[in-house]
Amino acid sequence: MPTSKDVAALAGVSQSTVSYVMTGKRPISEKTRLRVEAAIEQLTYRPNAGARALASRKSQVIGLVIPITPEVHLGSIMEFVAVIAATARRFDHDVLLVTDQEGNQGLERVVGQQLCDGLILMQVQADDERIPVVRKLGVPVVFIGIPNDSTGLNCIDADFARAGELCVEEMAGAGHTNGVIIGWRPRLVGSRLNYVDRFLGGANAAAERLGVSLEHLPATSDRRSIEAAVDSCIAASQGMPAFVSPDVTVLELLPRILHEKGLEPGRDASVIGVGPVPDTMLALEETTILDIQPSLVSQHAVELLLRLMTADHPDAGGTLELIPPLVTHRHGTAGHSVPAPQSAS
Amino acid sequence: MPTSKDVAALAGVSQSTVSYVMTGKRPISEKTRLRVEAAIEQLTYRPNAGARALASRKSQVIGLVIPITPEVHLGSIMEFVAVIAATARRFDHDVLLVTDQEGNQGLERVVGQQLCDGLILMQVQADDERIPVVRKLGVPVVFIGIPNDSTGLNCIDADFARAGELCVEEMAGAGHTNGVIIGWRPRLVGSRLNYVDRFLGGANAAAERLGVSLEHLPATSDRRSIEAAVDSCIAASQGMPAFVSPDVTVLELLPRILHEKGLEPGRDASVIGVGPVPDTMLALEETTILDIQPSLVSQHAVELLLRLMTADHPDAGGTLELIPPLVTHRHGTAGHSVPAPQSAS
DNA sequence: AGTTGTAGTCGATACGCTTCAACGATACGT
DNA sequence: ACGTATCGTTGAAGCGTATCGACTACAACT
Repeated sequence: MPTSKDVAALAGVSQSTVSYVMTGKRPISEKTRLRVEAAIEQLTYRPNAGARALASRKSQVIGLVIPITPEVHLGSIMEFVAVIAATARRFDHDVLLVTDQEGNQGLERVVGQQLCDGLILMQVQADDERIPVVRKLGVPVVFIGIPNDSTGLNCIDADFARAGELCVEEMAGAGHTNGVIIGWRPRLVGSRLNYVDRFLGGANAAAERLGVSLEHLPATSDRRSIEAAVDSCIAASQGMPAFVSPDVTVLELLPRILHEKGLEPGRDASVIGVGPVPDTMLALEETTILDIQPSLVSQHAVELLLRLMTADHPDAGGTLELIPPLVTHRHGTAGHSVPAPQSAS
Repeated sequence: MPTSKDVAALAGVSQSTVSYVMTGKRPISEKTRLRVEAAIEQLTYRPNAGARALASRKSQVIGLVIPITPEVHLGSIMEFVAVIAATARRFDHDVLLVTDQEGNQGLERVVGQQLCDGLILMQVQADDERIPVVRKLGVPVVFIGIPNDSTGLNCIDADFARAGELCVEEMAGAGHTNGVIIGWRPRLVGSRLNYVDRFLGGANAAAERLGVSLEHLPATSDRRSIEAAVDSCIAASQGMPAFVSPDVTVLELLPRILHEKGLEPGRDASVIGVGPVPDTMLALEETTILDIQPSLVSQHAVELLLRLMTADHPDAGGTLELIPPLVTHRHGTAGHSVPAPQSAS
């Protein structure tokens, strides 16, 4: 492996000049810069990461702490991971994977070893145990998820409250007076992963404000109980029911059930899907979709972290960034027939 | 951050002694070792990764190259990623994420910068473009997947050929003369991701050997075409049809369809599921399952890589390791009624 | 003319660790 | 008693980079 010394020799300059060419921290004449760059090219020189980290006290690596709990859908996590890695690269950083099963020790380890200059924590819980540790970690940390007490922390997440609100506004706008939210996993309701609660909170507030009566049913992939819910909603809504669900299976079933009962989604009934949007969901023609935009959340998380990392001042107050959901009307909501994507403000 | 010099001062020894205590590369007396360990504990000393890498020329990091292509189910990839990260930690290594979209440049970069001492490549294709680059990379590399020409390479994967064979053996053993394989994504058949072909190859060979007539249908989540397939199989098999599928949706549908036609899986018919086994699949009581064991593959990949990394000799011939599928009979196959897990030899 | 400033380069040092050669001390064999 | 291994420890020499201070040359002001 060639070193910067080899490059210097070949270019006929000192080693420090090579360094300044690479970092651009001192002015270098056009002439010598070209000579050095040619030498770098010719030797395919790449700066040794360890040496660079040692001397500069920056590793150019961000640590990504991933959850291992079976609570969460692996595919969704992977979407975050992939986008975070790709975004980090765009800013000349790499990503080190840290699994949750190492717990707080893992955080202290990677920071203590100076393996990375900053951390992104996924799947942050309302009363996350990692928070006290993070507070005195000494490197910038970005949370994906919103804990109860986020003062002084840097948090980012999809705006689930706004999503809930939007769902109800969609309903009300289409003339519904009655809606059913169906399909959040019961385990998650009221759990330490508070995004479901944030969603329900937003939905309930909007329902009260707009005079929509809202019912909430836990998840079930059982067709009969879904049908029962449909029936009761039809009865209560005088034949104009509206449904919201994060569950792909439920979303697939609903239009069929409605058709069988002589109702047509987009005319007499509304079906709204919420969540990360896999391909399967895009196939649901009769469903209005609220995309939670995980990739946008990931991207902003990286950008926020990098901003914190380059800030000389130790971070002041903390940050709270909520990414608004992206609404796509696709025949799903009564009264809307144009399948054009449309961003929520 | 305390350094090893601080530890040495506190323990009253030289800095090199601290190093030898950490690495164990020289004998140290019980007495001073305890003193040093106490000092380490007291200062919560952690060796600086960059300095260590620089001096020892080992980063204790393995690079994991993940595919970004939408071809592959993100959840499956994540399972590999999580297990690889966890296994690496068990052997005191960390994992650096490298996305495929950097291409060959990415491989050369992380190795050139000496960010990692070895690589695991996922999603290896039959004629993978990365192979020529890997051959002269200078660090050990383990492939997950089997390219056409694997000479001199270290490959590991689930034994899909054996899985195909086992499926047909299950059928034949249960007295079926007729089977349908249904549900591989058509895009993947004959594609550069050759595991589907390996599976079909094994299945066809076994079918010929055992006198089973085998049909192959591409994936479809459309209920009608599945029903048609069922009908034709019933007709051809004199009322004893057998089915194999990697698709959860298909596997959920099949028992229902069979029941409607008066056939009971486990008695008159057989349903066999193949693939990585998500929770949803475990709920399929009437299905025999061939688990492809992604986590075992991942684990062995890490162990193989670490073995290669510690071997002083540059790796000789290469390795080809196939992980046999794990068969679980669960009322799925006609003639078997005991739901006991059972390993394939 | 002298002073000040700036662009461009170099030499030397520090970063925190591993590792080698070398040393004293202790045990062993004859 | 002597040489000869072995154990336990040390000091010093790197590993490859970033960065600081210093130096030169030359332009731009007084």
